[in-house]
This record gives sequence, C-alpha cells and structure tokens, in this order.
Amino acid sequence: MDAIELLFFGYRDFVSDPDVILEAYEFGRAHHRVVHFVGRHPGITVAELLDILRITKQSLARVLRQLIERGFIEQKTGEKDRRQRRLYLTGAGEELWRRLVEPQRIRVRKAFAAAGPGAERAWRSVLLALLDEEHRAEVERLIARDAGEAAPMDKTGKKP
Amino acid sequence: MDAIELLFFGYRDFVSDPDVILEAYEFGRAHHRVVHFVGRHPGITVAELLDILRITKQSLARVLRQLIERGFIEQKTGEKDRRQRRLYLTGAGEELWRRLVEPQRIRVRKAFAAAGPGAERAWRSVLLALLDEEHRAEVERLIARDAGEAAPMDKTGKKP
DNA sequence: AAAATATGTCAACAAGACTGACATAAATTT
DNA sequence: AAATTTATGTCAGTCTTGTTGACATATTTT
Repeated sequence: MDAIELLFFGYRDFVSDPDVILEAYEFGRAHHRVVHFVGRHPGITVAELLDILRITKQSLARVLRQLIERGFIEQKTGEKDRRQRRLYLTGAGEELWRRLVEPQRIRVRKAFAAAGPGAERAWRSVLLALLDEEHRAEVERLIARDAGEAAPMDKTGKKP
Repeated sequence: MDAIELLFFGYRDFVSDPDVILEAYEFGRAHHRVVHFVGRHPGITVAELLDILRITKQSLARVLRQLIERGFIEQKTGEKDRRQRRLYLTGAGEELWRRLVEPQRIRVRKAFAAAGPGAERAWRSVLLALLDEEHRAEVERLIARDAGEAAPMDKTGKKP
C-alpha cells in the first residue's frame, strides 16, 4: 500500500525539478512534456505524441503552437507520408531540453547509486511490469530507441 | 535517460486505473488524492494535507468541501489543539477509497511478483532515494504509519 | 493583552484539459 | 477517377484544478 504513496511522492519531487527553469521561459509542464518527447524521439508525428501524452489534439495544439512560434520546435513534412508533420527540436529546443533534463538525470543517477548495485535493473523491471499490458511492448520499444537518431517511429514495423 | 520516460509511463498508467471509478461519482483526480491521503492517514490535519499535495488551501478547500458535503469525509475538532480540523473518511468514504485503491493494489502486487524476489525492496530504495533530501525523512515517517490508527501526525515528535 | 497559528471564504484569474464541429491535404480504397 | 479514410489544424465554448490576494474567526502561544 505504501508503494502507492511512494510512487506519488517520487513522481511529485521528480517532476518538480524543471519547474524553476520552465518559469524563466514562461512555459509549463505541458510544454516540458512535449519538448521532452520530441527531444527523445526526433521525427515523432503528432499522432504518436498524442498517444503518448493521452491528451486531445486541441490540447496539444495550443502548447505545440507556442513552442513552434517561439522557435523551440520545428515541423517537417513526412517524406513517405506527406500528410504527417514530423516534429524536431531546433537548436534552442535542444538547449532547453538539455537544461530541463539535466537535474532529472542527476537525480536518477544519484538514486541508483544510493540504492546499490542491481537496484537499477530491479527498479526498471518493476516499473515495466506496472504498465498496462497493452502498452508494455510499445513503451519498451519507445524507450529503447536512441535519442539521437531521427528514424521514423513505425508502429507496425513492416517494411514498405 | 529512459528511466525518466519509464517513470512517466509508469505513473501515467498507474493513476489511470481509478479514473473510471471516479467518473461514476463525478469526482476527479484531485478528489482521489484527498480521499487517499485521508484514508491512509486518518486524523490528518488540513495543514499536513496541504503540505503533501503541494497546493494552496483555496484549491484544497473546493474539493474538500465537496467531499464533506457529499458525505465522504468528516471533520473533527482536534482534541489537543481545537483550531485543527482533523479529517476522517466516513463509511462511504472508506468504501470509495477501497474501490479506488483496489486496482492499484493489484497492479503493484503483480508488478512485484513479475519482477522477481528482491525487486520490491530495490524499487522502494530507488524511489526513496529519488526524493528531495529535505522530504525523505518525512515521507519515510508518513508511509511507515499504519493506515488504521488515528494517531495524530506530529511533525516535531516532541512530547508536550 | 498582543501576536501567532489553523482554518475558512470570497473573488478574480490562468493553465491545461475537454467536447463538438468543421476544414484541408494527402493517401488509400473502391 | 471518384469516394473514402487518415493526419493534421482550427474555432468556439466549457470544466477542473490550480493560482494570488484580501480578509474573518477561533484558538493557542507569547
């Protein structure tokens, strides 16, 4: 039972790190989430982003518009499917992302170190097992992808 | 880095469980949080609840009023300090809490089982280490308390 | 008696979510 | 080729949940 609360407190402190940085940009947590997932998955489509964030396109549109207008994210028409608007961080976007992720990275690294060897693996296993079964495979695929590459996110995996 | 996303996905799926139940009551996640922490810490004061949730008293007041009006939470004047309004779940409140916590309990139990022996301990260690240092002691104290007892939450620990 | 504390309340406002309706361009199906 | 579906965008209105600021009351502490 206390595991439930522990997750609440952990998440609470974890997401509070970037708040100070975001304030300076006059952005909120919604912007942070978008920047983060675009940063981690360059070339992600709007539909995929909606699926991850579990919000409506109208909700996403607002923050995305602001991020594009202010030059943190850019859109490129999909090469294979020209209906898609693939999302990428600009230079400024990369810089913002780096700043936001830095304190979280440090926090996680310290936590793993403090919890001792093996704790990292176990922690990941539990979190993965915590996911809805329907999502587990997709999340595993998502988090496994390299942040650097701009490879398209292909849900089916089938070659054209 | 992917640990950051894993925590996001884990938390996302974890808190989505109770949403369906809450809808039937026309309550939101804000109500859920209040019910949960009052359930886990009977006799909790308003100030303590504010500290946990990290919201303003005006925000809390709204959802708390609704929960009281509709008979899920009751207030009792503090015995030692009659300024305090200690919070308790009513019978209906206990029932609601039980329903909300049930799917999360199952989820956590399954996750620990799936992750193998020792994973639970490691998972907890990491989450505790993830907390802000200033909060760690208090959270440890909080989650260690039995849910059943109505003992007052004494921040200082000093005897009167 | 004065000051501090715990709580409550009114009012205005903002972020970020929602629904519903409709529009456009491109791809897919018939 | 025409019809349909898909990916995205946009307008308009609403709801939940958070915020700030000001002020009130009862109780405890100094």
